[in-house]
Amino acid sequence: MDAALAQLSADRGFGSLSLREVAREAGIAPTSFYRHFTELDELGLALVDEGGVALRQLMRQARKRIARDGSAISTSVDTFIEYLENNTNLLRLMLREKTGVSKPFRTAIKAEIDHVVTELADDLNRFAEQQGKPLSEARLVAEAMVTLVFNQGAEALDATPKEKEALKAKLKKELRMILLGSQTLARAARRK
Amino acid sequence: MDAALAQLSADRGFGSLSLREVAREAGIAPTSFYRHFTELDELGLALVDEGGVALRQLMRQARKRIARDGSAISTSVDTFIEYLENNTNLLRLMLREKTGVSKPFRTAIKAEIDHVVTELADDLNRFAEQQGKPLSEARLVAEAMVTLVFNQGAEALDATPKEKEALKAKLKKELRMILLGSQTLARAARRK
DNA sequence: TGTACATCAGTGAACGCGCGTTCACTGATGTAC
DNA sequence: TGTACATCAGTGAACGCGCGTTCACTGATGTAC
Repeated sequence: MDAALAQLSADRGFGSLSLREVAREAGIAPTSFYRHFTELDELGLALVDEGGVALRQLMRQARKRIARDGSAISTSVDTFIEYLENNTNLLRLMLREKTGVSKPFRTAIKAEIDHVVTELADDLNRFAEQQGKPLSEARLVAEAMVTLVFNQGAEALDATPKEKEALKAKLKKELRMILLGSQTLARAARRK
Repeated sequence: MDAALAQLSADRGFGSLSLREVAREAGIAPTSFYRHFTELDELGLALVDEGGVALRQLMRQARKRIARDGSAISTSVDTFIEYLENNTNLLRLMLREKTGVSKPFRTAIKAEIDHVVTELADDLNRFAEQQGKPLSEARLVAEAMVTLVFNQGAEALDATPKEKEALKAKLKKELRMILLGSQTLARAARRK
């Protein structure tokens, strides 16, 4: 699995890996591969699982930091980008194969992201209650936020530090707009 | 080019096409391929160009309909989904290769999308002026909107009609939130 | 209008290559009695 | 503690296959004079 991960890059997708390449990188004979997985895709799905674990860690980490520092949006974006840096290839795989060629991959990754959306929606509701600023359609808000963070975040994978800062600032503003829009909608609904 | 396009699907990306397959589908000998393109990627980039043309048509169409029917957000989303249905494989290629393995592809597609963002930002500014509802950071708003429409729109490619309606409704709500958030920000800035 | 030549899309044979997969085998480690 | 056996990761040789690319050639269409 490490060998496969090590070969992923901006120019190398999982789909272009061959069993023989992975075995070579891992330092085993091609035939030995079959001792561990029945096919290459099985290894790939195991990597997606690992990616899911990373995402859940990321959310826990973010929650902890928010409890300490406040500033939920800013902290979350910073944490996400930091995770991107430490798990580059794992998240690269997730981001790429989300729209990839293999149905099992797409399904598995969608499930992981869906889980993130659900957790985020819960968090948003909790914050909204704490602050007395109700939200309209929290789940939808969460979905939009996750879509933006994942897709624009993807660009941070190969960005310079300067570009990364610009990207973070942009993302934060976008998320604030969504949050504000949802709050405004909720207020308008309550008023009538 | 038609032969290549015809072979794309949810389970077939451009990367998995072989020159021989494309030639076979086109009804010519593999060697004849070289009469038209020096390599497969060159054909792919020609397809991306075609996709760009489709996007510009789409925007013109949407503008025309908005002038007639009003309701900019709703009309735009409907028009996008309609285009998705009529140019399925072309847009599939764009959506997939945007995060794909080949740098030239990514660059070319990003340029096309950037162009869409720029046009949308202009439109947003024009509308804002017409309605006397100023916007904060129109370009950023446009970027967020395009990201959402493209990425969530991608799911419409293989959705049932019912799912498509749900998707459109969701997208429209999300875009309204962003617009509302930006307007609220602009009002707040003006007030102080 | 005729002639000579250039251009151009298309062809089949042939090449070397990396691939996934099968097979029968090896030797180390773990387990039962 | 010793012995017999099972499990398990790893091996090299061999296979057939589809691939991209080269080559020299063909015949139709376009162009110059």
